[in-house]
Amino acid sequence: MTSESHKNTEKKIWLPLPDPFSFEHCLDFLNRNSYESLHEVHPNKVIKLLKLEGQLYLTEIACWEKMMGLRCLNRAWTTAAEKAATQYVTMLFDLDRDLKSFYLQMSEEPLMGDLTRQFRGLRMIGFPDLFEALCWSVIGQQINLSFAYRLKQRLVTTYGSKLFWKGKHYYTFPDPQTVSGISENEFRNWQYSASKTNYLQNVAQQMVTGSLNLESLQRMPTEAAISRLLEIKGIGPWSAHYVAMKCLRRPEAFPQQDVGLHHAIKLRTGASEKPSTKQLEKLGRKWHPWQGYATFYLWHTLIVS
DNA sequence: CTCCAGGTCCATA
DNA sequence: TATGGACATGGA
Repeated sequence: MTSESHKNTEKKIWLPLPDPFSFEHCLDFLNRNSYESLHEVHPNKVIKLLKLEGQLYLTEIACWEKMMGLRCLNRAWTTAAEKAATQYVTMLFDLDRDLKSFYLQMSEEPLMGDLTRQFRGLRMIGFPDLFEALCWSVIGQQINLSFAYRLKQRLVTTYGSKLFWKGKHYYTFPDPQTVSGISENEFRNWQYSASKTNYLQNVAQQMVTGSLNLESLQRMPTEAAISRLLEIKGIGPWSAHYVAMKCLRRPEAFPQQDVGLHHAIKLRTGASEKPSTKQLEKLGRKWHPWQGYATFYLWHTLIVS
């Protein structure tokens, strides 16, 4: 019996990898900031706490040849959890995407051609959880990324679900119900601005009531989904496109206002100024329908070099 | 010290 | 419809 349960705990979930796929490039992206509180990156694997079917699964994600393997460290997979975990990592690593037409379209593009070769197999790392995506877009507004990660860290380590494993705590992003109960004072003590506090409470509230949910957004065409997101106080054009890119996984979403994108373009072109709105619009038209993927690849240049 | 970070809202004209 | 200021904090 003990050997049987041990065997269950060791059972791996196997997923076929798309071609091309580079786990290494994906790990580089996941490892971009040392204040990240929602996963831990190792040389050949990433460890992440998942809440599936109401239970915590500390999951080790690794790749062999053409397969991705998921091992749960603290319990045995149930059938339902196995399915949910598969969906989760499929979204996280954008495994369903066929990148052939992206690479074909960009291969001769001055700004992108080299990147499609240098980062070949890099997938857009997504947010399977809509609430997390919205919160992160609000937190990231206007402030530098290191500070944004620290703001997130306080929220996550205080209110996320947690699991202690081999001397360390692992966390999930808190759910909307929990965040909607956090007082304004507490946010302020954590150095959240008054507006970020309001926006987060508002987003949490709308998720709790169900007026905002991933399923209905996923059913909408990209333009309609972005319009719906823009109705939310605190979600402007940048955030709406960011969420459409990283959570709804629309490759044509384009956070044109993103200063990181501007910086990356400036560095690559050697220009003395950041690109103008007109230049960005022109690039957007040229990259269509892969603006989001192009943006993601350009972001990647900022962490690798 | 000043300027700017993976922006957005609100007041004012 | 367009533009300017406020926002919290930290790094360059």
